Amino acid sequence: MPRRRKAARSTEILAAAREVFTARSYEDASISEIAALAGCVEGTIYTYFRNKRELLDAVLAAFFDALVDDVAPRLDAIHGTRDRLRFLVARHLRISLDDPALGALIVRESRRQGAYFGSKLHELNRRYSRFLQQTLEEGVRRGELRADLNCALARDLIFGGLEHWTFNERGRRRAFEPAAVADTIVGMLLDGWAASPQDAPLAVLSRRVDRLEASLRQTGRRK
Amino acid sequence: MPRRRKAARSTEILAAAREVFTARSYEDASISEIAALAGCVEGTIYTYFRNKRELLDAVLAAFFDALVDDVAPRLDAIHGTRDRLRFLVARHLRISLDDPALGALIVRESRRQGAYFGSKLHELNRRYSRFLQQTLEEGVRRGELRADLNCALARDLIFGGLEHWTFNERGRRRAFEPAAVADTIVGMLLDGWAASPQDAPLAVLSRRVDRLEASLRQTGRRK
DNA sequence: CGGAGATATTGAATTTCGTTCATTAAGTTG
DNA sequence: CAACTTAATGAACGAAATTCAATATCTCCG
Repeated sequence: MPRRRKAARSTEILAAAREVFTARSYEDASISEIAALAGCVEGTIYTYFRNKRELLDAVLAAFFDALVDDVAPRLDAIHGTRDRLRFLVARHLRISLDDPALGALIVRESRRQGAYFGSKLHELNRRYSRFLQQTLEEGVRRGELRADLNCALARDLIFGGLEHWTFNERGRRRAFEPAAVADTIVGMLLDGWAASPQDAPLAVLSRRVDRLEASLRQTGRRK
Repeated sequence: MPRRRKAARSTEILAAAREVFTARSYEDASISEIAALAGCVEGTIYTYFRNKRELLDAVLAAFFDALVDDVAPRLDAIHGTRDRLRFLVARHLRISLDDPALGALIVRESRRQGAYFGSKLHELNRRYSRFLQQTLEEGVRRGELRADLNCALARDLIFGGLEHWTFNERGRRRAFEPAAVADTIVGMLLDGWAASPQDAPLAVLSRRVDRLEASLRQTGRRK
């Protein structure tokens, strides 16, 4: 009943929607609950957002907007491909530490709408992921990364990998240190997983120890 | 009205559900449409599946079941870490070529339910992803992969990366050759993205050429 | 063969929820 | 202080998920 500036009401609805969408799945989140939390009735919401889906998209868009604004200046201040990658990976990981429920929401709902490609959400996502892709391209130009690196593919591997890992980690209910994990991951990606030639003897030895230990355990159990 | 063996009816409903869930989003897929396609009424479906969500889960579970059965014997026949990885990556990529709509459905809906962890779907997913993790662990034991490789992390990076890339590729409406892409990706992961020392001079030179070309383009335009 | 019990199927009723819209109330302007 | 603009309302609508008492069909045993 009280009438405010449109922007204020819109912000309230958005905040309430974020609250409800992070607490429940999209299907279980109801417009009436959002309305109650925002202090208005269902009808009011529809004067600000076309429908439930668009309301969710607005919540996600607000998040990506803020993320882009946060990352841009900090990335500028970092030089060197490895350090930039470390920053971007750590920052991405921090999303799901800062607000786990929101992180989960993004994974669940970000790419669900039929017309994702070309949507506003897609555009925001592109702007964000461009940070990573440009860092990679610059790395190639500077000669720090292999000249034949497919940067778009590399970017997808990183974002997808982080998303998947974070999702599983949430399931395991483990805490982690973004900077440390980022170090590990960037190290893995830049240096590769194959054993380097000089490591081989060490690996072979370690493998022999593994086997000895395993057969010792076997013997112990048998007794 | 006609009464059949329970298993037969269940299969029909499952087939109809798969059809509808791949064609429309979860919200837009209606039980009545599934019932019509399966040749029964809504009520019948509820004697086989507790609710809409469980019906979807059954569709996904059937897919993962078949996938695991398909992969297990073929993987056994391959030896060597690199070749096994190539096979697993190519096979995973083929999912979204064999049936793009089903591939999209899996990405959209696989991990959406609130109680995903511990669910039957989660267990099936684990069984499937174990192929990859065990391949990695064996690679470490054999000394083909770095002894300090975090295999669970590596597994997540691969699956997540593939999912993300496939999703974007679908958006770009491009075709691809699973074996070729798998080669590229496994090469990237095993050998790393950093320029190798002997490549450095080449990369630096190539970078100088890039810049020359860029400034040439600039000059051309100015004229 | 026939009927009793078991079970699959039905479809109408219920409920819940997203969405619409005519109406009301509150600001704004001249 | 009217006339106008626009925010807000809440009852009504429609569509879709889910339930359930009734019905149809099968199976098995006397």
